[in-house]
Amino acid sequence: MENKPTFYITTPIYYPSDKLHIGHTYCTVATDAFARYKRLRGYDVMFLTGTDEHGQKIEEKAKAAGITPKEFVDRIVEGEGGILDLWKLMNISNDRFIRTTDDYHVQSIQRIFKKMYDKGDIYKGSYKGKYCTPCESFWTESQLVNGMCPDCGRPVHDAEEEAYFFRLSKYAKPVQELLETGDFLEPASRVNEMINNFIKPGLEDLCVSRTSFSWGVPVDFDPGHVVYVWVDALSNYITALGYMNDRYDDYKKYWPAVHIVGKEIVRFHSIIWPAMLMSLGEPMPKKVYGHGWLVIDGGKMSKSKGNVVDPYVLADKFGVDALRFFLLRTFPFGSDGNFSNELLISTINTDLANDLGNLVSRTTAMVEKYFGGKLPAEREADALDDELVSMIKAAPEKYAAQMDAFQPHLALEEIFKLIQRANKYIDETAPWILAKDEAKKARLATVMYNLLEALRVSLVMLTPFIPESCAKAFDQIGAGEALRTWDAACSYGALPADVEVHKGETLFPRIDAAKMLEELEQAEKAAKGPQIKVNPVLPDVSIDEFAKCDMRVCKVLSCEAVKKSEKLLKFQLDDGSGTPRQILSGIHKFYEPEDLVGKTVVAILNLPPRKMMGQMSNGMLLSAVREVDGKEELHLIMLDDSVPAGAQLC
RNA sequence: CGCGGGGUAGAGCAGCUGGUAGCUCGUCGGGCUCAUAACCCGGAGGUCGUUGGUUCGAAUCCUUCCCCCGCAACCA
Repeated sequence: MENKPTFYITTPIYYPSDKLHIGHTYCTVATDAFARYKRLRGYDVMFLTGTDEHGQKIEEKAKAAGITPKEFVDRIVEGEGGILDLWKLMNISNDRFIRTTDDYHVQSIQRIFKKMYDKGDIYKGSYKGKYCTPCESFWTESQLVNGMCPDCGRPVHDAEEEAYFFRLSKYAKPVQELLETGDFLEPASRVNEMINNFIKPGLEDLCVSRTSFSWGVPVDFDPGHVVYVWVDALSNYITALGYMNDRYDDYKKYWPAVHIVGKEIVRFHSIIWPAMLMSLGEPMPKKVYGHGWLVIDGGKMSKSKGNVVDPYVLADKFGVDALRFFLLRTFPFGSDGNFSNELLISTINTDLANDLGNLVSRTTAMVEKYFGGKLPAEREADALDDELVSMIKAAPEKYAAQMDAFQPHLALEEIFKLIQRANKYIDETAPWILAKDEAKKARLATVMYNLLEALRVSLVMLTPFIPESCAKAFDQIGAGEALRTWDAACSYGALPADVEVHKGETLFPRIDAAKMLEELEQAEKAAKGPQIKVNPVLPDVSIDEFAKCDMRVCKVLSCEAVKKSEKLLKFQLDDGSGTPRQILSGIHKFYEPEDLVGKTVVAILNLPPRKMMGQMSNGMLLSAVREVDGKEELHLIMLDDSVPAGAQLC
């Protein structure tokens, strides 16, 4: 057995509460390209991805769907059109797939938790938060909606529950040192963000167990507690290698890892995760790379905006390789990129169809036309060849430098400089003229050979990005397996002098942009339809409980937007009492203040007064809310103006 | 003053260890005909968000203000 150097790379483990979108695909495809690149370079690669399947949200979603949490995640992970299917479709070459519900992982987590507890880094304390009794849920201040439970809209109260805490504060210093030294966290701009935002204000100990839900890894020495996300999810990177379990035995071999993560979870990976590893006495990850987001029209892609992009649709319309290529070619890996179908089409047409595909096509066509598909061995060099040949020779090194720096878009740029140079070379050498002169056959063969070599080297470098297409193109230009390796890419002239080519199918057909955009729009409509989310009916309340709510008809005397607030409107209402009542309501997204003056609305009056943005609100306006196509729609309840102010609802 | 990122040709971006602006697409004109109406060459188009400053000289350094985006305990 030869002793290859090892390389361990991971994606985040995704949360299967919904179908994955193009953003998850972006991250996984990028990681896949790095993994394939390292294999090409001769590394023994371990590429891990997986799913983070525990937690309250999944427990609730499963309950709403009337199935067990495990059934719920099984459906999303293993089911048709699920996560495993998506990665198979996208040609993801992961070596392992971890699910946090896997037995061995659960076992490891219990041991890891215990180990940190025994060390004194996990201790029992109490978790303070806002508690919604009907929902049995804790919320943080920032999660509340208008001070109410974000799920049911009812009031919450301060509460405590027993919980275990991890002494994150203890590791603040070494973590800061880790961030500040070397290139542990990239891009470098994220380092300041982490230090200024989180470490400088002081790291608080972290709540690592909960009792308010049960879908998680049980704390085996304290029934009722389940391990909260941090220890459970982050540890996947080592449990998947067999850390503290018997399922695998690769930990020593592969750890530490390079973690590719989205920028929103950089914090967990660059602060919490290193601190946990310090507590466990294990080596730090090699690197955390926080890539940017795919945004749409400059804004975030999210379910609530209803603008998520489905990778299945794109892969179906454009092909897997074209999609993979687009994601990594177009956007600088470290920063956000503006996704659009127009850009996708234009990238495919320009780079893949016009430049690469067409180069393969015209080169193989000429070899077939002028030489019957097989090059003669005679050669005749010319000064015109020098620039192209030296570019072919220099390309692998430049490309490798960019790949090693996790800059796939720049690596691809290097490749396309070479491809464009090769297209230009055809113009300069004008093979169609050489072909007319029998005495110039050797010269013509040299031109063809250089083109084939430019292609071959380019294709080797492209393999991590578009493996299927490269395999087809290699076949067309007559490059066998031995000529597809990294070493072969580094040796110009490796292709046999009398190589035989076979012009094949069009690798990347040009896309009719207008037609395709039309199709995409229709596909999107068909896939979506108007989807109205209907929440399940809440548990029964008694008539007495209901009667406690004092709801009355009010007339809007005045209404204005609250300064500095996106959502809040301030109302002065006539509630029939004679004195105006002030109520704040977060509905500015749906109504302009001037449109509401004089309207007849309904408010609940006996809620405890509450301060919002520094102003008192004495009650709450009632609205009808529903979710359509993932977007919230809100209608203020308005009555016929003949209903008098002060009339009570019962 | 919560933190961070960004504002550069019609669009999307690079340049930002200071020396009168580059790339891709689009557009206009030319060339070629091997090729997927593709390829090659050339032109037009920007007072580099705003104010003041440092400097012989600033898109690049410091300052004022404006606008956009993201984050603020788990949506890549």
